[in-house]
Parts: sequence; structure tokens; C-alpha cells
Amino acid sequence: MSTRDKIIDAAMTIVRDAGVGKLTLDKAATVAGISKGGVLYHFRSKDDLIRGMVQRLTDQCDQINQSYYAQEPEGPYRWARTLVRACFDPNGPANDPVGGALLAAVTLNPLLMEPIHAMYAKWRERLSSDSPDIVRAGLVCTAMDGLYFQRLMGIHRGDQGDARRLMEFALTLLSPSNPGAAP
Amino acid sequence: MSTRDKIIDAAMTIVRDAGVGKLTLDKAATVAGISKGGVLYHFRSKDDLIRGMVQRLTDQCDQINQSYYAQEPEGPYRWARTLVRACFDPNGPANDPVGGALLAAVTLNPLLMEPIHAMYAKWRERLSSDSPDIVRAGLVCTAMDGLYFQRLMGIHRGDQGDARRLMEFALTLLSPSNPGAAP
DNA sequence: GGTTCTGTACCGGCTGGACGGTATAGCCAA
DNA sequence: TTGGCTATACCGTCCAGCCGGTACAGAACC
Repeated sequence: MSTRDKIIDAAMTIVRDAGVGKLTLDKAATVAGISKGGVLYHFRSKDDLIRGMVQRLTDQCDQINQSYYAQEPEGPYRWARTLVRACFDPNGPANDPVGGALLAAVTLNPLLMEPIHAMYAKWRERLSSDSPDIVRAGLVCTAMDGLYFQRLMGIHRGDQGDARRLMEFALTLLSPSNPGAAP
Repeated sequence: MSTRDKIIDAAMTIVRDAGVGKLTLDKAATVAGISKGGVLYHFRSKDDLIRGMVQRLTDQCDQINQSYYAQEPEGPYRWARTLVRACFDPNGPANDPVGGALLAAVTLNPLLMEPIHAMYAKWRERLSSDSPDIVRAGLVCTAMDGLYFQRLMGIHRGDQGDARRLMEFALTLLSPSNPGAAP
């Protein structure tokens, strides 16, 4: 694993364990096992580090979504179903400290949220492309967002069983027997 | 309006307009029209100020929920319907800078999130008390959370018409024609 | 009704420490 | 020996929290 990746990992871990406010270049260096100078060699500034974290997040989301999309059967709501499945992947971004990137960006410099906005725009486009009822798909996906943010903020709701039931219900809402309004 | 409230207002405004990272005691004092000493008279520390902000948030949520609950007709999912309505109140916490309290807390000291956790616990309890299908109610309310957090992070999804349609669909899912599984 | 005491509200300067960023020197593999 | 990478030392700035002080309003006492 490259030093650059190690630094990003360290930053993510700090954010998850101690909060965004505790993320400093010094600490990121210590956790990554190098010195601050080393960090600043790979990232020209703290903003640059956050950018790296955000990119890691968006890359990971893209990757997992593509992978689930390939597995998901064709038909209406294919993208929405993909997003639901991805949200419950135990190894996906939804259960990774990688989400801390979001908090770091919105806290330290809202401009760094730009890639996130772009990602959302892409999702919205994909959802529209194959959802017979975009309101239905939107609600379900917004619920996935809610779940994601709750996890991010340490607001856990129920156990694994609850999560599974939630996923199943979300998929039910997106099943062929619930096509919703025609476009 | 008391000086204390003025300070909290100022802090909220700063968070909304400039981001959590820009919230300092000095700036809060300036915006509130007093000195830093004055701020520290009312709040013993910055953490204490955040606590005040969080309490303002939870109080406001409580108040608006109680008010909508009173207006909401009896029957299954009354609490869930209440939460949906409250989420779309243009004057409610969902559309107020008061939400910045959440970001401030999670950023500066996750321990300060405790009242938020307590609030969620109460909501969950209420939801369970009158939802024939708690999974259904949970999904809808999680979607409301998603909407809230999206707004908080500046990720807007659609216009007012979209919001209205989303609310109507959420209420449809909670209507008597959709009772869901029996308890 | 003047004087002294006490508590509340607020002010503004100060300091010590943390933090982002720079400069520079050292290490090591190709 | 050059270039990629890392360590160390340092600087300037910012900020939380502290503290000595002011203003003022009521109470208490004479």
C-alpha cells in the first residue's frame, strides 16, 4: 500500500475515532507512521488532503455501485435497487470510515464538496433513466442516504436484523409488483 | 430576546454561512454584538456553547413535533405522519440554521451528540408505539432524515414541487390503505 | 436618603499552546 | 549522484480560556 493511501487511511481513522476537529497534519502523520513533512510532500495542504479523502470516497462509491449494477437483474428501478444493495454492503463505503471525508469537507471548506455534488448529480441522472416513478425511487434512495448519515453521525438504529428487514422492504417498494405511476 | 439566545443565534448563523470551521468565540461575540468576555460569561467554554446550540435544536424539534402531532388525525402511523409533516414545515428546524448545531457537535466533540441520541431514542419509541409496521415507518422516517442531512450539507435535490410530491408519497405509504404487516 | 455591600452582566487585553505551512537537511535506491 | 521520499526545526497566526476590571442595580444597614 502506498504511503499516500496510508495517509488517507490515517486521516479517515482519526475522523471516525476522534471527530473532524481532531484531524491535524501532525496527527495524520503520526497515525500513518511518518512525519508531517512526509504528509506535506504527498499533499500540498490540508485542503489537498481532504480532496484526496473525498476522491477516495467517490471512487469507492463508483466502484461498488458499478459492481452491484452488474449483478442486479434488468428491469425498472435497476439503479435504485443497486443503490439500496450497495448501501447494505458490509464492506462498502456505507460501513467504512471513508465517510468521514464528507464531514471533513463540509466542515473545513464547503468548496471541497464539489465532487460530492457531482456524484449526486450523476446518481439522480441514473435514477431518472430507469425509474418509472422517480418520486418513489427518490424516497427510497433518500432513505438510504438517511441511513448512511445516521451511521456517519453515530446514530445507530437497530441491529443487523433491522437493517436486513429495512433493505428487504426498500426492495419491495421497488419490485415489479409496485411499478408506481407511469412516466 | 436574552443575550444568551442572541449568542446562540449568532453561532448558528456563522455555522450556516461560513461553516463550522469558522465558528470561534470571538466571531460569535462580534456577530452577537458583545465581547468575547461576554460570551464566556454566558457559556463557560466553547463546548458549553455547542451544548446550548444542541439544546436549542432538540427543543425546537420537540416543540414542532408536539404541535404537528396535535393536528394529525388519530390512527396508525400518527407519529410517523407527524415526523413527515414536520420535516416539510418551512419554519421548522429542518429549514433552519439551527441544524448547524448538529454539525458543530459532531465536529468538535462527539460527546456533545448525546442529547441527539436521546432524541432519536424517544422518536423510535414513539414510532414503535403506533406503527403497525415499524419497518415501513422506519424507512419513511429515515428518508426524512436523509432529506434533512442533504439540506444540511448543501446537497439539494430538486425544487419545492419535488419536495411536495415526496411528502405526499411518504404520507401515502403511511395511509390507512397501506397498513402493512400487523404487529 | 445616603452609604456600603453584593451579585449580575459585560469588557478587552493577555498568554500559552496548537496548528498550517516553509525551509532545509538527510537517507537510500536506481 | 541524482531524484524521490522523509525527518527536523522553525515561523507566523489563530484561538480558547483566563483574569483584572467596569458599570450598574438592588439590598441592607445606619
